[in-house]
Amino acid sequence: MIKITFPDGSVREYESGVTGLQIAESISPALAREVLSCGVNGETTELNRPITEDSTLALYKWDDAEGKHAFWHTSAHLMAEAMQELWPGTQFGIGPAIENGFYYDVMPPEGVVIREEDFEKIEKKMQELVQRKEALVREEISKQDALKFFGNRGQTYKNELIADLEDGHITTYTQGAYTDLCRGPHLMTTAPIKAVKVMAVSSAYWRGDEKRPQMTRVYGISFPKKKLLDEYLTLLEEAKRRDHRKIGKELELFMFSEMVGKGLPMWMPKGTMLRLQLEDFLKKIQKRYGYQQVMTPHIGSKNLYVTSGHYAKYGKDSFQPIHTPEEGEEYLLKPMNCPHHCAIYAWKPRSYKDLPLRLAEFGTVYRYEQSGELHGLTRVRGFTQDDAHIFCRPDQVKGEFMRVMDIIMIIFRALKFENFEAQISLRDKVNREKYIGTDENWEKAERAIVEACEEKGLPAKVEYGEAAFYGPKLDFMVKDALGRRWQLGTIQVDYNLPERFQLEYTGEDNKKHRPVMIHRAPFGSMERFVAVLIEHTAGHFPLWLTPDQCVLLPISDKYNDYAMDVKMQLEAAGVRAFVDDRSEKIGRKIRDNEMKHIPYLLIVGEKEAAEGTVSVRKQGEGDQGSLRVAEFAQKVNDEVREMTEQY
RNA sequence: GCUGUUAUAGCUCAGUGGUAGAGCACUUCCUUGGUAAGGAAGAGGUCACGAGUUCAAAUCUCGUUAACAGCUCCA
Repeated sequence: MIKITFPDGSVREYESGVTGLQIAESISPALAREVLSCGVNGETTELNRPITEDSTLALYKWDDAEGKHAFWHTSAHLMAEAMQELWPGTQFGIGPAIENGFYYDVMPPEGVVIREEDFEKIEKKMQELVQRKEALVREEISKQDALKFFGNRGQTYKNELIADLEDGHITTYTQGAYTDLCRGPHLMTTAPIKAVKVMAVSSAYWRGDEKRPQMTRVYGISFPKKKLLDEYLTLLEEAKRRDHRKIGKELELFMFSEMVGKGLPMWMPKGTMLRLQLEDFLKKIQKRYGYQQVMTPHIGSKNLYVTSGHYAKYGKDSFQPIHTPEEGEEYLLKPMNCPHHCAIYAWKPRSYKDLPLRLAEFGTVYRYEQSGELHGLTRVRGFTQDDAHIFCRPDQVKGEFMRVMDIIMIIFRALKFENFEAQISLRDKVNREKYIGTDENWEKAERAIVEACEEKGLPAKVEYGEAAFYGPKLDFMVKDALGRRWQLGTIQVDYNLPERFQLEYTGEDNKKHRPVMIHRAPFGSMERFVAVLIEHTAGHFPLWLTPDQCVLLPISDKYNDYAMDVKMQLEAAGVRAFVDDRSEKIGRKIRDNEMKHIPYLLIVGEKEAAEGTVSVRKQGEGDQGSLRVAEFAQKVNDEVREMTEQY
């Protein structure tokens, strides 16, 4: 008999050799039907593997990440089996489960190109294969036999993978006529795979190396119930509706022009309004936290970046230097604001009493991103960072760090970004040669970040080896409508630039010391932040941010003058309004303006003009009755104040 | 940057080797003045750009540019 410990701590006894499935059956038939994989002593494995010693056991269902993983991994094999039948001679690379579904990298036989038209064919074949209820058979195999087996089948990519594996740890899984090199774990049979959808096809380098051949990557997703697939597809539709590129066009927030150049966004009047509101909000907070605003030019001499070290590291892959009529005179578009701020710091001798010195700038920078990387407002070639650099003593790092975290949390709270993730990036545990600065300083800074997060109660994931070469950092990520993760706020400690620019301050001891520099950007960049904000709110911005807080609709041309008059009164009271004076049916105007996500619609006609009122209709809430113009302005201002002043 | 897909009216998109299409938007007139689509007429396109094949190219081929998806990358 062996003892099995469950996640809740309870212990049961079973015969040695019992399987996860049998244990599930012993608990309840319903559980046995739903369970997909199990974790034995923390290792995820199949349900039909005999357990022969005292173990802990977790049973995973669809709702568990481990259960989904096994489900999708098996689905990947199923898709491979289908492709093998459809296109004999297909070579297979790797086929893992991913966050949403799975993919398989394949090399179709000569002359075959897998296209979108083939998706249905693959899905049909997969469904057909599922009907056979094939079991997945696990087999341990020697390296030599594995090489021979896959070699005979012309699977050169598989053999390349095997070559890197250690003999004695090689397993294959077979269902029907399809055998794959795989570590597992899998479902016991393909039968639970009730709904499949081939989502996309694209190309990917073999093993992610751009010098290796390009494979065809086929993406799919599968579910244990048809209904779940439908729900997932609906979710994707919804995500498409929220896409910031679509909403940005509809609401006339920003644009691109082929003539201006790719990756160079232009903010239109309404987008600019939105952005300025965000900037003002942050400026107010920064003022409270002791920041000083500065402004610096968009270019800097090449020498500035040679000094900072950026030229040597990134010069070749950046916008190239700007030349002047003067021989040998070169300037670079600034890829970041730090060197300029270092120059401000270095302008005069600094005392320890001056620190921390916090210099803030909404600085527009230009980076030559690879053309394939450009994406709406989230990845562009010219963007504005809500940048600031804090020059401080080493012992002030932790306190400054916590103050920056405060600012970031204020912003995320004000905009209701609740689903963010924080990541602490530290040095690689072993390889430390690439990092600049003394061990002592690094340790102090790394400890400061970890402690700051603990003290603020911020759950942060620690990643080793992700630190920049010049210092550790803390990043905040938010997901967009399609679940892609974007980095927004960032705080980075830097030992490199103070060194390179020979920055100094005079300490209490009357000796020269080197300050530490903290880079930070709570929004990250205005462009990316607005993009994520658009997707987060689906274009329904909070009242204080929205470009048009209200629209005035005259019910006929006769009242255009009154509408203009009201607009002026509102603007004077600090309420952003515009007049929609196209003479058309009022119902259509209302529909159009509601689709533009305008919080308040104000209807004016004979009655309103006589009384000096407006008929108020609130987005999503309907008729609010009539209010005097001053009352309405008051109401909007109160609402805005309530939303912003608490921060 | 690489691979693939796409590019037709302001927007969303049909279309085919033989004179360029729809819906919405726009303009004018009529109708109605009050909460999601009244009627009529009209304007609007070198079919991304450049070459080639052809009697004939928006359509086929190649190149360029841009967008989209994925990969690689991101100070």
